[in-house]
Amino acid sequence: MERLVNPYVSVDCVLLGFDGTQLNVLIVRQKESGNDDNSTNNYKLPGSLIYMDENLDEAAQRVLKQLTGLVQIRMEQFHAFGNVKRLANPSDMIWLERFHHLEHHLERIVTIAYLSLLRIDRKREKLQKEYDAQWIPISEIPQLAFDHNEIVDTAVKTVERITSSNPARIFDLLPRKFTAAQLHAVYQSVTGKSVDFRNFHKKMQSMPYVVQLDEKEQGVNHRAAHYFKFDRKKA
Amino acid sequence: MERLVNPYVSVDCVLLGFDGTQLNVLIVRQKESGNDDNSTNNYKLPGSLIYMDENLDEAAQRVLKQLTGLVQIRMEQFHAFGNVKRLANPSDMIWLERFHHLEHHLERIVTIAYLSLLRIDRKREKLQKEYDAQWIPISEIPQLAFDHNEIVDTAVKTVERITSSNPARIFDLLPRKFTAAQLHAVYQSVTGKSVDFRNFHKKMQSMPYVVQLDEKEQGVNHRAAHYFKFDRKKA
DNA sequence: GCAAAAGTGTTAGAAGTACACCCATGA
DNA sequence: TCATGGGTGTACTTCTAACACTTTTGC
Repeated sequence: MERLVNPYVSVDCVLLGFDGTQLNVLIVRQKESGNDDNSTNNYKLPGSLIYMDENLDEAAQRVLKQLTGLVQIRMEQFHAFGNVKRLANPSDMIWLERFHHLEHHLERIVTIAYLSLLRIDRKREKLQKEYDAQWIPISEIPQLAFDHNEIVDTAVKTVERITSSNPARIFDLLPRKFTAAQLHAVYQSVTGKSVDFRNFHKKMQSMPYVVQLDEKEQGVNHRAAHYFKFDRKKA
Repeated sequence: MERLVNPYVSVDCVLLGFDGTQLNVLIVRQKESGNDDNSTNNYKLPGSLIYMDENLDEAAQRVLKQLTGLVQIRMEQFHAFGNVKRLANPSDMIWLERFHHLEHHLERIVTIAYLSLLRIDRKREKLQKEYDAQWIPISEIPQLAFDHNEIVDTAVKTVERITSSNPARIFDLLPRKFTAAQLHAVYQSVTGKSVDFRNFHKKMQSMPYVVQLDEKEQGVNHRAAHYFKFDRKKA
């Protein structure tokens, strides 16, 4: 039995990761359902209309899985976007109606936007090949469909709020093992402030949940950096 | 010409004020449209379905004005509530359909919740008489319609987030002139932490935007407290 | 040996915390 | 004169900020 689509409410997912220099966001191609052509060439956030019998959080997980294959990603709702004009671009409207095989015209959609902080890891090729999805540095984001550029902007501001109220969330953006320089870089990038590295290093060492590993970087043409890990149990 | 109602999206307004001891929330009676009887006796937050041609922020302002007469209240969106079961109570559904003169059945409503911090002032009687609206201490809130108890709980948690990221917002909750003890009380109430009064007083005096007035309390049977005001320009 | 990034310590000032007594007022 | 809440100072600790040189590694 086919599930009924709610034609007034959608979810959109902003996935942010850190590439060593800056925040990146995951975007997908605006493809049409049922065929694989690139009839439209725009990028958008992974998002879609919800089903009538589906909670918002569930919808966000489902949509993310359908459009990127990613599962078990912790996301939290951060803002609703409901401007009447957010569907002003007629080609976005047409795309939506085709994508969802809708017969009647869409009128107005309020979207609930979700945010996740996560590490950019080896799934890159799979995302690219199987889902036409890619990580883009936030400084290089092209024009996106709907009001998705605005949604990304709001998400980036929200990162600062989240990490300042809960500093441990910063480690969501880093690989399992990371160097002091990487943590320093992500910290500065997220807060937008520059911090003296020596003071930062000292503070790091006073944090019981940042533990130094024996392992070091390999094959770098300078002194190898120690790796650290985040011990969530000690946070 | 009548405006078209969007039967899938609503806004709800959580107005929080401080009564000297704790946070209070403004609730209204669940009355039916078109007559003044008290056929239902439940309380709810001021909220309603949005119109098709209306932005979310505008809808929140309109609904608040209609249900409480309050205008020019700064509100900000803080969370969307969209659980499928949030309309599980049949009498809430029936009330909604009657209130909006809807002929078809409502299926599912996502509500965007708005929050305002403001002072509880002299409008009490007007709210009570003309709108059947009243301020209730959050420790004494009765069972509300829909999922409005959950919405209030989330709002109260959001106050801490807002005031910790922008401490000046605390003054929104206080009257124009206030005593050090009042500021101390609201601070403790919002943060949930107790703070030594002497240290608090010292910190207060180091804040350029808290200015002491010549005026003092009158007619109290103890030493009269100074009044202070908040100077937003110096914040 | 040189280029490149890693790693480390001290000091001064600011901010936060703990703590107890006297003051002004009306009844 | 007493009950009630208002108002203040000091010492200690912790955090923050400013600042420059030596170490390791690969080429």
